[in-house]
Amino acid sequence: MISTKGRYGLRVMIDLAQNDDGSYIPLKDIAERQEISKKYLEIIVKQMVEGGLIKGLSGKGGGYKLVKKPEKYTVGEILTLLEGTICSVACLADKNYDCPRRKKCETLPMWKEFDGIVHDYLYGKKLSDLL
Amino acid sequence: MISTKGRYGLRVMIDLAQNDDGSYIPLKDIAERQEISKKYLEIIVKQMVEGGLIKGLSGKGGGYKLVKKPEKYTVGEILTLLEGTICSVACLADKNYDCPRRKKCETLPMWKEFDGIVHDYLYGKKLSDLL
DNA sequence: AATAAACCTATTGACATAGTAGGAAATAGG
DNA sequence: CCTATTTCCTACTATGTCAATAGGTTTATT
Repeated sequence: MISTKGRYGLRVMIDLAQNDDGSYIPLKDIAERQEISKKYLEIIVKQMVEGGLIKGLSGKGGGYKLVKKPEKYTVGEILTLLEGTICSVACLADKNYDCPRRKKCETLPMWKEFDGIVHDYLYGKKLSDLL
Repeated sequence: MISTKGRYGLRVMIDLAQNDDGSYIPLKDIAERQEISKKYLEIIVKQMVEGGLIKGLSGKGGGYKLVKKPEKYTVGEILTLLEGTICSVACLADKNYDCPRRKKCETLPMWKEFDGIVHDYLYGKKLSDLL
């Protein structure tokens, strides 16, 4: 299940794209438009800056803006950054985890296929598709 | 993310299908074969009995068995019973929840489409496909 | 009667989620 | 330089879910 972090973060990205006029957009405005607690958004937005998704500018006239054009972002990359993983099953989430039942597990192939479908959808969807 | 409940439950169903000889299969055997704590499986299996997925028989010679043929079960119905919902997004999980931003939400159509893809896959997959 | 199984209630430790609180640092305009 | 505005940073917290564990009661077979 995608948590509020991922969902709110995606909405911030859309808001930034829709209100982009070249200048920085203050979080206060985004929080009001999106009806989300500004304080909570701070945490989310911080992660997005650290992940290189957006950039921030402090001080008066500051705010946030996208670093790429909306068509260059995929929903998948945004959600992955905020959720840690968008993997549907624990045994696939950690790449380094070596399940002892890996070879005889009857469900693993299905989970892999399912995971592939989920990834294909989310990485195929662009931010610009949501505007 | 599908939890152990759903994943273990699915493996119990597969185990029951694979070892079905008409008689009841004790949970002890399933737990050993699947390398899962029997005590934990009790909780999961109880839900599956209550949900009508399998039936149990107490006493010596007792155990559990499927109530339908493996091709009559879908992975989706098994996971939905154990996970409560397999919905990918909170705002769609509760059918009665009426989001105030429903009409203007830019992400809702995408989540609906995504949810549809997930459902189609999981309800299209049959227990017999995993044997 | 003995045995083996399901069935039932309760508890627990660890972690994640969804925030809140309060302030420090940076930047622009006057 | 001063003030207002904004990001940036650390910490805290309530609530709930997950993944079990524990110990006993009931039911059915041999």
